[in-house]
Amino acid sequence: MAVSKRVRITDVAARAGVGVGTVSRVLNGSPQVREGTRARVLEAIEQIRYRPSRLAADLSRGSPASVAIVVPFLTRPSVVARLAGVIEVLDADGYDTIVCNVETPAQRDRQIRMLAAGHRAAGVVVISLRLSAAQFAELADAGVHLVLVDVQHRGVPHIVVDDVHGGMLATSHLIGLGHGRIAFIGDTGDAGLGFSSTSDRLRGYRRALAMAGAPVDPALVCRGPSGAGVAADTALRLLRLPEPPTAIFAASDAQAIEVLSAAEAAGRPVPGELSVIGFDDIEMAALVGLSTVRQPLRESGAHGAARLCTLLHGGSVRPLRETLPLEVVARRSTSAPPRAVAIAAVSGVRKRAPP
Amino acid sequence: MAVSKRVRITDVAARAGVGVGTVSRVLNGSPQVREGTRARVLEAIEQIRYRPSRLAADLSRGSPASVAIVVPFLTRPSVVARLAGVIEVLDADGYDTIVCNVETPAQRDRQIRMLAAGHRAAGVVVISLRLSAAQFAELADAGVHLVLVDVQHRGVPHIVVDDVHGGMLATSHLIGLGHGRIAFIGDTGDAGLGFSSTSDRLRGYRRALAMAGAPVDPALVCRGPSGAGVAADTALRLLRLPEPPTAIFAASDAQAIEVLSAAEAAGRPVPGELSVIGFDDIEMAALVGLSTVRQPLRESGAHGAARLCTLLHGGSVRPLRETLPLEVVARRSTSAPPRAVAIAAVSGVRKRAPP
DNA sequence: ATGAAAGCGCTAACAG
DNA sequence: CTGTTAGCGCTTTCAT
Repeated sequence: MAVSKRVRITDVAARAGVGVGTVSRVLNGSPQVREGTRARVLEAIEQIRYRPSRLAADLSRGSPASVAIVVPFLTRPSVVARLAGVIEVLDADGYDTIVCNVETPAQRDRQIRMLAAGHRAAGVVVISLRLSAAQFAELADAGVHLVLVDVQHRGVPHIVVDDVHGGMLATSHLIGLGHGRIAFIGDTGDAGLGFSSTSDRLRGYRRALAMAGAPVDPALVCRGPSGAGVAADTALRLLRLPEPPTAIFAASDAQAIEVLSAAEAAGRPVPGELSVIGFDDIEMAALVGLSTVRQPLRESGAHGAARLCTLLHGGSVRPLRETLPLEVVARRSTSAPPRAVAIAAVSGVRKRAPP
Repeated sequence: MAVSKRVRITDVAARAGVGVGTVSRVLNGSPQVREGTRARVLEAIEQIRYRPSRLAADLSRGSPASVAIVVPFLTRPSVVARLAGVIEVLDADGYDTIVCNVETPAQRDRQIRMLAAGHRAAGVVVISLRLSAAQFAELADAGVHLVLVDVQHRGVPHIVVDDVHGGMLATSHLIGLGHGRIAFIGDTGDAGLGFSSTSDRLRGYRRALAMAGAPVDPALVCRGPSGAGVAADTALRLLRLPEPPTAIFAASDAQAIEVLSAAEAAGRPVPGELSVIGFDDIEMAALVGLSTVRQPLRESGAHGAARLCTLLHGGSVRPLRETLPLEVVARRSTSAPPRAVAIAAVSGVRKRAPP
């Protein structure tokens, strides 16, 4: 038996003895259909097992009922969390979510170009990716609505957090615990995609230290590539310093967890001898008891999607910028520094390692 | 200035002085177009900035150039890895990927029904989700191609690993290291979605123990709900036993990492006093030095997608089942057991804790 | 090689 | 309230 031909709306109309217009109305829940007629149509639909073609409906309406979401490095926990938030609200609103993964500038450009070509997605939410003015223009005159998450651009709705403030929060938490030698470990910003959160968090770190009247030891500020294992190596190096840090602020939970692992491998109990704080609060952070600066990951995606829906429904969103709150979540990886060191740090003694 | 009206293929035809048919041909790379004509068309396209409508093309062709991928618990690292693999090859082949997240049986059913309704996706890849016979039928006569990843069903192409064998691999690794008291920690299978890998891995654990002539201590086999923190609690409880295990095989890396964390919190050095092995080899495993049974996550998705593409292109895939290889990756979390215990275990001495 | 015309299946404007 | 009709923008025979 061959694949049965697709049942069309005209078939339903015929079966129910009405016009296609009426069928279309009941399909779209129009209130102006007599109850009896509606019932007849519904019955016909049921009988001949009719399933409307999303494709045809979209073309007819002139706009697809799907939105694209462009994300960098899909597998990163923080990115997935945002993605999940986006999908959840879009799905609830009846939109299909097309996900576009991007790992290089070239890929990003290709995706944006395709989306701007039009009639693929009614809107797009871009996560953590910086676009060029040309790309914004391209998207705009292609008529696709846009919302940014974790990046900003004037004139475009965006959801962000204050990374500088977050950096201060993390550092202050450590300072408040009594730490004097606090290191920073972060990546350098990825492959042409120009992420800036690490720099901002570092800025917050410096600012918090400055406000506390503590000097920033350049030797304790480490930024390296974003590959796997580099944060751990950096931590190990730091731990071998003549006067090692008593606490480390890692720019992301992923890196913080590497630090945790490195500390264990080096036999430095956490938080006994070393306190560690991360940033993001990915699921794994709770599982390993990592203290961190929590940012509403899933929510950022959900809010972004919600705003896009508003736009898609013809509404407008103001103000353009929405800033989500940050908070430090103290778990098992941070505590007061070892007593001796704490005193030494406070009294300013032992500027250099003893001979 | 209003949004400029969409440039259609007829506009290009007019501008180039040819028929729409010809334009369509150059658009689709048909060889039967004179070089000169093609150039003229291309130029016209460029000049009036024409962008073909994917929507219209799809409707005309009768099938959407997108495929849906249905995943359970999107945020789980192992799932994302597979997803990334799927997206990568689908994207390379020109398909849009619609991702559908599912966390309850009801959601799963709804998604499948929508996809079967048709004209949304030309094919679907289902990950780790068990479908009913009715659903398979529904999908089949809706004409959507289907490929399964990490689940199987007769008559449908699927990519799997041998979880029982994997369980044996993990357990044997521990046995080979000299461990006698090996515990198993796993979840009970999730909320009606009926995952079975944990049960299979447990079966492998029992089998390996049996083959080694070692008894299975029921007190060391722990299965609980899949919430966060339960694996850690279980590990803590195990560690407090009068005769605690010297090694733990966790059914997944996520749970293994919880165990690692619990061990550290309990002051039991790993692998000094406790060896831990997981399953999956998610990215985080390498970062924390977790020994594990590696399964090709990303590849499973990639292969599944590749097979779907073959199907979509009119090809056929045989055999239906593709089994991916498993291998244990020994890292820092496993080693020989503490000497005393190893001897005690082997000699059968010390059945109970000393008074 | 290329133009003309007939759909793809549905929505929406327009009469009744 | 409901039937009719004209597209939505492209692919694809079928002639030429």
